[in-house]
Amino acid sequence: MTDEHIQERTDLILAAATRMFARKGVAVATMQDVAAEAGLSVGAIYRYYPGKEHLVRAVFKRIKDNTRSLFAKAAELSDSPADMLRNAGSIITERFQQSPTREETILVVEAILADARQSDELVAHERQLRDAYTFLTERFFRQAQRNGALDPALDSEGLALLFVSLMVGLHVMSLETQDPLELTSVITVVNEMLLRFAPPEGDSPDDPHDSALASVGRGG
Amino acid sequence: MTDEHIQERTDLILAAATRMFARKGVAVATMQDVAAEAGLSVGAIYRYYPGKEHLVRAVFKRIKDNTRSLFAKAAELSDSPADMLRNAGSIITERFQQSPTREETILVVEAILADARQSDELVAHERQLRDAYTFLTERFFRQAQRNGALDPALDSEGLALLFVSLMVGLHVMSLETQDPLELTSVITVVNEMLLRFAPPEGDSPDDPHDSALASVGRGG
Amino acid sequence: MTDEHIQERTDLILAAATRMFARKGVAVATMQDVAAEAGLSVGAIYRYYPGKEHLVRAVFKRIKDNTRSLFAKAAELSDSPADMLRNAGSIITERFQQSPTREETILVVEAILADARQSDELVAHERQLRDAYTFLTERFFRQAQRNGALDPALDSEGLALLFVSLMVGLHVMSLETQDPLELTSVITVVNEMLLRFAPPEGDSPDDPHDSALASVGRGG
Amino acid sequence: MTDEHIQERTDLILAAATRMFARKGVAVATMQDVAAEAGLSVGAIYRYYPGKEHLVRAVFKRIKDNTRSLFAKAAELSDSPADMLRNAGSIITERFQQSPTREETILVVEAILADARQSDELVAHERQLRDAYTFLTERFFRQAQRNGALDPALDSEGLALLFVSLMVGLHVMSLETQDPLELTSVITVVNEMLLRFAPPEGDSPDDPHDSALASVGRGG
DNA sequence: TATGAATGAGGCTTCATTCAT
DNA sequence: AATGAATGAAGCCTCATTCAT
Repeated sequence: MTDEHIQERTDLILAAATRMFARKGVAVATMQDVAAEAGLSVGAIYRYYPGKEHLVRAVFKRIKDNTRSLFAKAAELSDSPADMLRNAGSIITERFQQSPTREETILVVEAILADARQSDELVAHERQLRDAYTFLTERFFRQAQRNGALDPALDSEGLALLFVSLMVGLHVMSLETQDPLELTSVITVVNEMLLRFAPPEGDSPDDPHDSALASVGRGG
Repeated sequence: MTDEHIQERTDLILAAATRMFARKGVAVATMQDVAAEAGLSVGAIYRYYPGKEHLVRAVFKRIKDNTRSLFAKAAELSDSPADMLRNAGSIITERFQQSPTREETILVVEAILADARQSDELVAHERQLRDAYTFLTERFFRQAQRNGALDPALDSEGLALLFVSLMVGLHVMSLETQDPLELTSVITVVNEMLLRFAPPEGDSPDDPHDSALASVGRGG
Repeated sequence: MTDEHIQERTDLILAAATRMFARKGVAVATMQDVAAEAGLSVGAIYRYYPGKEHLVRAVFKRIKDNTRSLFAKAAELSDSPADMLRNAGSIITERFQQSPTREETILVVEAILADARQSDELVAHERQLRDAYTFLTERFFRQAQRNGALDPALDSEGLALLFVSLMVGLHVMSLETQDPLELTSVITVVNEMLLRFAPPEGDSPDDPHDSALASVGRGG
Repeated sequence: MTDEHIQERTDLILAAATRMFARKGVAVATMQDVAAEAGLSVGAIYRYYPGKEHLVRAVFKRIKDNTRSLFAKAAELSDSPADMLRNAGSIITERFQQSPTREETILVVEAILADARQSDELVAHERQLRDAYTFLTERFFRQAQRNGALDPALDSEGLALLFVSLMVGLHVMSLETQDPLELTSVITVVNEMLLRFAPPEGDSPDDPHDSALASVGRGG
């Protein structure tokens, strides 16, 4: 009973906390709120988490892990940057439509805010975004360059930043946008843009196009 | 003199509140914090704002107005989408480098969060982002299309969303990135991308480029 | 078997409670503490004691009984006030050296405190000290006077109070003093003092003065 | 206003806290209790003391200082050990009759208890008793030996311990005894005991024994 | 019998707000 | 107009007690 029960309770509480933190904000949501949302008493939560701070950290750790694994899956499934964008896009559009992940999206943005503030806050300061998004994206782009799916002359770091910024922007925008189609259309545009910068398959890259992207990272 | 004094005090308090809200978060920052930051007593603040809620609204209203006027200026100064991007980019890079605007950037994201939450919060729920960014961007793109600076076949709404998403993403990323050069390089890439989709000036559009962008808005 | 088991459990719990109450204080020690110390679960304790209050009363009752019987034994073994002091002294010095009784000493003082407070407290209000110490001491002194071991002119009540005060003081001091020799030396002094006030047994005490007090500090 | 007002509030709160801590015990008395006793709101107390712990320490610091100064005064006023005992005795008898000091007496015993416990407690662990009583007593006895008021052969340390034990015992007993006369009688006995151990002033004390102890119980 | 998870009242502490000076 | 001391509701957390297993 013990181990299984703990897992069960932990999941219940974590899910309730995620909902409440997303709904009201970490600072505003009370332990009472979380308890009520979980259908438990306040005291019960303290059996599993020694304090609000610990609960907050657990919630964000789970979100980071989830986000990371989602992006890892997107990278795995992708053969090319265009693929990657499409997969990441569909992840994002799915994320904000279903309940458990829409809340996570909100909290990802709250984590970014916490990182941006000087003052120590409950929400962990581990450069969550950077950690969860950029790392994987960079790695993927380097792979794509090795695979020949992307022009090796490109600065993978700069391109990754562009990508991540767009992903983050779409994430954030998704908080305001109720219509997933809008996002899909954006993704389509960028997708087509990317196709232009794929190395010409077969013929020589005398095409002037890639020169444009080759300048990525050379700075302003 | 009364009027002048009120303006002076209001500015002082609003600036202090912006700093504290950005530094600690709206929910965590106390009236005591704001008063101390402003060099006033708590009581003094209540002479100008009847409560924390009002102060918060005033802060966010000012941020929205500032953001809106900045983007309006960027649109005014721009002749083409590429120009617009460049101007908007330099605004963003400037924003997070100087003190009064870096705090505003943080609060813009906090406003987005507040919008994303169901629950009524202190921070106003007026679709701030949409209001401040998208509207102007769309208008600008429509103008660009009328001016011939942008292919009229493009879905200005979709392109605006792409733009705004990228802007927001860069904004948010700027909270985590200390190095402005990184952002500049991103902007350069996108800039060059955009150039490809400008209508051929003079010659016939046999160029395959615009076909890509023409598909923008046609959806996935 | 039931009866035997109950006795066994009761002893276990009472001993654990005594340790925890002494270590942390009655108000601060929790039922959880007591249960852990006893190697039982909280629920188990409630099978034998209907609440913390009852447990506290039981602990103090046992302490009073123990203290009373110890002093009774000291009185029984004693032939004279000097003897009585010596016996009581050795009891005290033993008490604070061994574990089960050192804790009792601490709780005797806590019981005195509870008595001294107006407010109703968990700890019983039965003038524990008076009951456990003074009564027996007075009785003993009266016996000593009847036996001719003590000057009948003395006010046995006043002398008993002196004695008990000294005993209590030594008790309390023993809580702060780790060195039992110190207490032994004190007892020696008082012992010699007392000898002076014993009725002259036939012969004259030629020069009793300095020899008595000179032994102070020379140890036992 | 500031300095005077702070002193006034501090005194008010400290007095109320002393009363409540004495009445209910430090652990049981609530900040609400203290506030109500002081005629203030809970929040007001936190303007002067950052937490219960600080308040407790302040209360005990004051008690230690008061106790120390009282005993210092007793030592100053005394010419001989007998004098010292008389003065200390009258201090004790006065202390438990009047309100502000009776509470202090209770808390002195609570401080001793806190010292006796292994676990860290709110009440300071500075060997209060030792610090406040023994030190001064020893010093006084050494002075008395230098002045010729006390036999220099005596171990001042041992005698001081005897004294302090008796003082503490009387203190503690005073918590249970409502009748100050009882204590006075005890003091008289010990006083006469002490006279016997003063260095013979010129002539021999022919039969000092019974006269001394006979006075026991005759009252002060 | 024993366990220990769950409950919830109550304590410490914070902070938005008020108001006498 | 400004101050900042005071208020008290509300949040986090603890722990005596209950009860299903």
